[in-house]
Amino acid sequence: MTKQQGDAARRPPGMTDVARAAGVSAQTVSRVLSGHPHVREQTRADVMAAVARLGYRRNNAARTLSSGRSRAIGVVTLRTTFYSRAAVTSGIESAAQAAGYTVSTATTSSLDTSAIEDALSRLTDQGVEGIILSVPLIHTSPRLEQLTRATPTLTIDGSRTGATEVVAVDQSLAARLATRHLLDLGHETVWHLAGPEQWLEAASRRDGWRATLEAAGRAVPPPLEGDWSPASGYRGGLVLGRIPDATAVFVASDEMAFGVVRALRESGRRVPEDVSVVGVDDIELAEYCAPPLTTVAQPFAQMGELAVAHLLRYIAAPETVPEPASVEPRLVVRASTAAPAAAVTG
Amino acid sequence: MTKQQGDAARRPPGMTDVARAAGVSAQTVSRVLSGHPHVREQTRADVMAAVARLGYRRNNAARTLSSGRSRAIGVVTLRTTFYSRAAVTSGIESAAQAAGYTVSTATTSSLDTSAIEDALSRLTDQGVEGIILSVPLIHTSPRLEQLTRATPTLTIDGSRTGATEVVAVDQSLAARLATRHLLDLGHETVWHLAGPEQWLEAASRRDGWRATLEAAGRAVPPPLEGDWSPASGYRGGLVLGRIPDATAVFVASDEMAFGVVRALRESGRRVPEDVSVVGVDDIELAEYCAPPLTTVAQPFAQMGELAVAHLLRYIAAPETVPEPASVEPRLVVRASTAAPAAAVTG
DNA sequence: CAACCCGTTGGCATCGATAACATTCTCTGC
DNA sequence: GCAGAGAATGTTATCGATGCCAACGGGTTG
Repeated sequence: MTKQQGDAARRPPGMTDVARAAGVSAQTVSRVLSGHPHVREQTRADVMAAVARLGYRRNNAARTLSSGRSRAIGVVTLRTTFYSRAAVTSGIESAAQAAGYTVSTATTSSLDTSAIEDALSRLTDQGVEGIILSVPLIHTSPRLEQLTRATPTLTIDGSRTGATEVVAVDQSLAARLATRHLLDLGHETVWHLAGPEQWLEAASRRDGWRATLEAAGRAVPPPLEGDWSPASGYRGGLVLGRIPDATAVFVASDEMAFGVVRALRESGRRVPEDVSVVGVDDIELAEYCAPPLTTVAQPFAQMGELAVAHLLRYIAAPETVPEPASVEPRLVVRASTAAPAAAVTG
Repeated sequence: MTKQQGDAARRPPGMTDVARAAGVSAQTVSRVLSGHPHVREQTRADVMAAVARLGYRRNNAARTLSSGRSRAIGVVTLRTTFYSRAAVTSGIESAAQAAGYTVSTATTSSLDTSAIEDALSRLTDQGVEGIILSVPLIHTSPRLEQLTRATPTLTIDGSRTGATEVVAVDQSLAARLATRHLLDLGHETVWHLAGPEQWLEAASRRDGWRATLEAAGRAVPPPLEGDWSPASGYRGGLVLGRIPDATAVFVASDEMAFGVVRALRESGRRVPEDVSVVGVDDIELAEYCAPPLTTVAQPFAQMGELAVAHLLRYIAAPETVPEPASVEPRLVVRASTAAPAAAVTG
């Protein structure tokens, strides 16, 4: 910054300008603006008037520097267009905003630990007060540990990484709900199209599915694996279409389920008459699949809000390790599931 | 900040600490860190070593305050889970990141001018260098004009608001592509399920559709209106299902198109044999609709990148009003469209 | 009547870095 | 061997707001 005094026109007014205009000290202006109690009503009014007249706005950088608080939180996410990401993010944004915090985003396009570390470090360098890691991390690393030590960080649906994992949907329950539903309908067993192994959610769902089958004493078919895309669901569906025994499938995401359904029909198997399909997420389109998709709804927005609430508490008391919280998924039964053709109903 | 000298342990190292450790002045440290040319190789190495040893990170707030540059841009979006929003945002984020900029998000849940103004002002208060307004604004306002005067702002797909609208998909072309495709297949005319009127995109598509029909000398059926949700598409589809003449529909979004398709089928009309349907967006699931949806793809990510490129140029030269750019949509033909049953083909 | 309390307000140092300016050093070329 | 260009580095003022402390004035209290 230069001491450009000649052409003073273009510099936005500072607190001193306001102070001068209101006939008080800069300190008082600061008090008024931060709602400090001990300020005479008249003074406050004068200051506010001056503020309005000059169109003054507090300089955030200066505030942050001086007070040591940035009033900003950061979010690390994967750069995808998944419904879940959008929904969680929107929950985070609305909660943060309501709490007077600003949200900065750092995205990564890969799941590499180093890529995630970079994103994290971009945020800490920016001086955010806390970070929500909304990435399906599995591995931790020294650098990551170090970064999360410096800034309160919590993880949504990743595994414990030293960054305390705090908010998560009980994925195992989600899988259980889906699998049980199919078994209850009378299916002998349930096949599974899982998500990519590196994703903790995918792993939890797979485990929950397997556990449910085992608990019921059913055979556990080998799980197939997709990459969350509808295309991968389609490929999985083509395989399932060749397996006559497969009358029920639990698909790890709605998007893949769309692909599965299409593949099954192209393979000459009707849904739900020949094969029942359950997805996970309850994306808006699930109800408009043909047939409407039975699925397990996840309270994404709520997760985002919960994460922010936890994070703010964590920021306020960094020594307190936040308690993990988990939100419950909910089964939504639609038309893609039914009793198997040959089953004895009731 | 207090002069807490007793327990110096917990304060992160500053530039002075690094300078001392490296045996140079703070200024030199600054030069090294910002890649200034005139620094001896040895000195640079010493500084870097000290930086590494102390685990030093530059304080962003101080940097911003002192240099007057925040290296951050802001994005205003609607708090939705639409695919388009996610896709545009992800384009913005990746481009901004590549350019060394940070992204701050301010979302609004309503289209009120005042809600948008608030979001905008949250960003300017934060000191971002530029703003991308990715909101379907139609009206402008004095406050908005003022805010956009202070910070370089450009609009994606909103209407001109004083904030120069710069990057947009040629929606009218999108509509023309879809409508022409249906006419070319031999349909007598094309019906239209539009988006909400306040959305500029919706209006442009409607206009493009109408213009195409008029240019071809066809009757222009009254347009129906939805709210982008699949549910509203479903409602529109139920109406269309009752109209025997309706053999072709241009739906303003893929999500609504899913609803339309389902409603049509429930009304006993086959797609595409009885009714052809075209959507817009080319969401990932479009290919897995039953039948796969013909649609007009929009280059969302590219829009985001283009917007950032324009914005950065605008920031660099604020007096230059950025030239509007528009990106082209592309027709993707799938199975939801076909020649009308009775039509004489070829 | 002094000691004291409390609501208000101003003075001053400070946060951590950068810009402009000053200074020292190091080579050239004549 | 010395002037002078230009590289390398240090000094100082500032960016805009906040925190701590002191000061002021009127009302209590012992």
